[in-house]
Amino acid sequence: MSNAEPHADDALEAREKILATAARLFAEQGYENTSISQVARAAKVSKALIFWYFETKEKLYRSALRKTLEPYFIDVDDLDGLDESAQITRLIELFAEFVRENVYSVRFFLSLMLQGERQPDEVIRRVSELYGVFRNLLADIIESGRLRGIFRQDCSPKLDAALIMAALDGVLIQNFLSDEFVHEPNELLDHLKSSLLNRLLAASH
Amino acid sequence: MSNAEPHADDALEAREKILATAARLFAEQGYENTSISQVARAAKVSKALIFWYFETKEKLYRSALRKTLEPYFIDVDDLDGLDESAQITRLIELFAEFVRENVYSVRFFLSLMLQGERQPDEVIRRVSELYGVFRNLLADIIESGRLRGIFRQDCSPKLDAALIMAALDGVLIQNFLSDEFVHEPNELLDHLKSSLLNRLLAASH
DNA sequence: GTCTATATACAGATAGAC
DNA sequence: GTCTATCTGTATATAGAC
Repeated sequence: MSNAEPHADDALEAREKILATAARLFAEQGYENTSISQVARAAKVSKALIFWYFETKEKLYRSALRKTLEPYFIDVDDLDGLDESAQITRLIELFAEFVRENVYSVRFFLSLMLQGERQPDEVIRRVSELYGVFRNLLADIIESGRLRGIFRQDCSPKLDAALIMAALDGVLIQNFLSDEFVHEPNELLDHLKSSLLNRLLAASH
Repeated sequence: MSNAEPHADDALEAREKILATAARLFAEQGYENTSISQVARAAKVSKALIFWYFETKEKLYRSALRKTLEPYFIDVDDLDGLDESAQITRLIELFAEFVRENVYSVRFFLSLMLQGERQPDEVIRRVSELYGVFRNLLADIIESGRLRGIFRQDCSPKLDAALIMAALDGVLIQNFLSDEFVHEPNELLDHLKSSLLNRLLAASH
């Protein structure tokens, strides 16, 4: 009876399995469209067990969101040794890559934040924070490039960073939407990189 | 009995009142979070009457979406007499204005399209179509400006139009999100206009 | 056309055996 | 810890009176 099966999913404790299943279903279908019964069926446990571990649907939801956020971070170490304009290119690529690797949950959090009006949620704060870090990093790089004379003197680090982020958002969101929006996903992203970078570089002499 | 009251809401036929109420509630709360009972209460009719007119909740929903889309169009006549760069500025302003005037429903449709996977809905198609018209108009203007030597010869009308749209989306979406994202809503929009226009204008001599 | 009353289904949540 | 059985509320939808 006390044999632990090292096989695939069975090796997960029931609690973990519930959590993983719930995270997936909530992200795919939203809170209202996902019932405890459905989670129970998919995780192959009884409804009662879910309530045993998580007490209410709301608490299960929060725990699942927290789990989903775990892989959310930016690894920014590999910017060393690059000049400012290469750093910006790299950051844009990192961002795009991150979104590509987390399509489902990013899409989910985005629609969460759009509905808004909700809880001043820890989750929302966490995502905002990450976004802010990214934008500030970008602004710092632009400022540094401006001081070193690589970028035009009349650029505005904070605004330019915000604009790049906005354009990036726009491009990536288009990939989420109906296919009719997308011309060539990567073509537009490349255009964004070169176009906005050139704008910064354009010498004023 | 056949007296028609010309007063405010009472003048609306029950059917219209149900439709208007439902459109508002669906847009504010989403489909799952809006019950027929709630619509009935808000529209001051009985649940049964709603089923009398619309048969199912699903059909009520579709009718309500169609009604919400009615004011969705762009009035593009006032571009006459402007040169290409002024036309672009004007178009950007029109787009921003449109979004500002339809915050609730735009936000709603956006989160609808994000959840995706749904019906290959007429609604989605309609919105995509409008968006496409806008982008193509922008591309045509850029092309025309390029031919007339106002814009740089090496610009790419379709890509530049797509980039402007993406940036515009990004900026406007930030206004939907948690306040922490917003620096100065209009400041960023202005920066977008001047920055991307300058990029097109930048002479190559 | 509009209502009240009711049928039916399924949601979240609990009790209690094992 | 995990289950079956059950409670309770509320949702969509229908029947039938007026």
